[in-house]
Amino acid sequence: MAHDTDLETGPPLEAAQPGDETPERLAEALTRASWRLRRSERAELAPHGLTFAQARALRVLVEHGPMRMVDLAETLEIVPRTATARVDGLEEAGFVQRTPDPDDRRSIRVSATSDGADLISRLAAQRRRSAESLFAPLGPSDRSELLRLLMLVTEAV
Amino acid sequence: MAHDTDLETGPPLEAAQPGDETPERLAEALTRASWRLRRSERAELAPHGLTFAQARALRVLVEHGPMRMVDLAETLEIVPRTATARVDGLEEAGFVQRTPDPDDRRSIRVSATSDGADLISRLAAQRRRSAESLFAPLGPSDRSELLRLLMLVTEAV
DNA sequence: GGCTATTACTGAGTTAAACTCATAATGTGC
DNA sequence: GCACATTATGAGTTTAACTCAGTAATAGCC
Repeated sequence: MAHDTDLETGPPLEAAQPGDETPERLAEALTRASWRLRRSERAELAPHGLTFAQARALRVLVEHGPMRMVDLAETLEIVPRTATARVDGLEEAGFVQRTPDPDDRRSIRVSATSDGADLISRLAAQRRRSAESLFAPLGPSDRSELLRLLMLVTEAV
Repeated sequence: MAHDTDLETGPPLEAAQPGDETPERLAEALTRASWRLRRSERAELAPHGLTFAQARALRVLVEHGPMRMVDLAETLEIVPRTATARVDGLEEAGFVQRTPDPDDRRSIRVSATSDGADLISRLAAQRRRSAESLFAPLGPSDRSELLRLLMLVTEAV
């Protein structure tokens, strides 16, 4: 592409010069890293009948215990309707169950079944490997540094 | 104060507790941060008729100059078929154009039109703000550190 | 020169995963 | 006890990835 002759759109624009473009580059790098992770996890989860998003929800339920739909949605940062759909799939597969909330009859408490909890713990090692593979270029101190920074970014709502 | 009351084993080792779960937590934090970014960018792009994925492709084309479809796909880490669909949308909106590759008549070169380049440059400030807002909790040195780490992660293919 | 393999792109169809809007049941405050 | 808020969900749309099969152009081989 060094000598793309004659196209009317001309040569590539120079890199944006005036300010520090770190935020933009951060955005791109973040997107790229996340996309790779999602891809590899998806491939690993598929044989077990879980999608990436379902696995994430199930993990939350296993770690957190029974939750109302609206709280699950908030934890996952999705709208409640999306959480309903996600739980539908998990329930159909037998990994979670809905039970009426005794305190509020509008609510439903979702909880992982023992099947669901078992699956999550069986998948833990695989998930570890998947993450390890992505973060392989980083040593231990770089990893904790990255975690610290990402936590800073995501904690601050 | 009592002398030599502390046990010889000293303080706990910092980073590596028995099951160091850093990779898993990294995975979750990465997913969460990326999701937030995507959300806010999507909201900002929508009024301009661009989706998140389209904007990313157009940005690559503006910065890189004309590309073959297959190279665009590789840069975006998607399969060629997906790139075709993405370029279809951008072409229909007039932001990119397809021209025959003079060197290889099997190929098509995709390039941003001046409209496309203009749009990207007009959106740059907005995109900057969007990223700034996500990374607001980080100071300058933390930002460059995060960028360094993410680049390490994504460079290593 | 003609057969075959490779390369590049696209059509058709599927899936995942988000979204909005509307609605029914329930809870809460005045 | 009536008006309004909350909770979950039905119905439908959009984004964005994927696979498989097919077509056109080119390259390689004999």
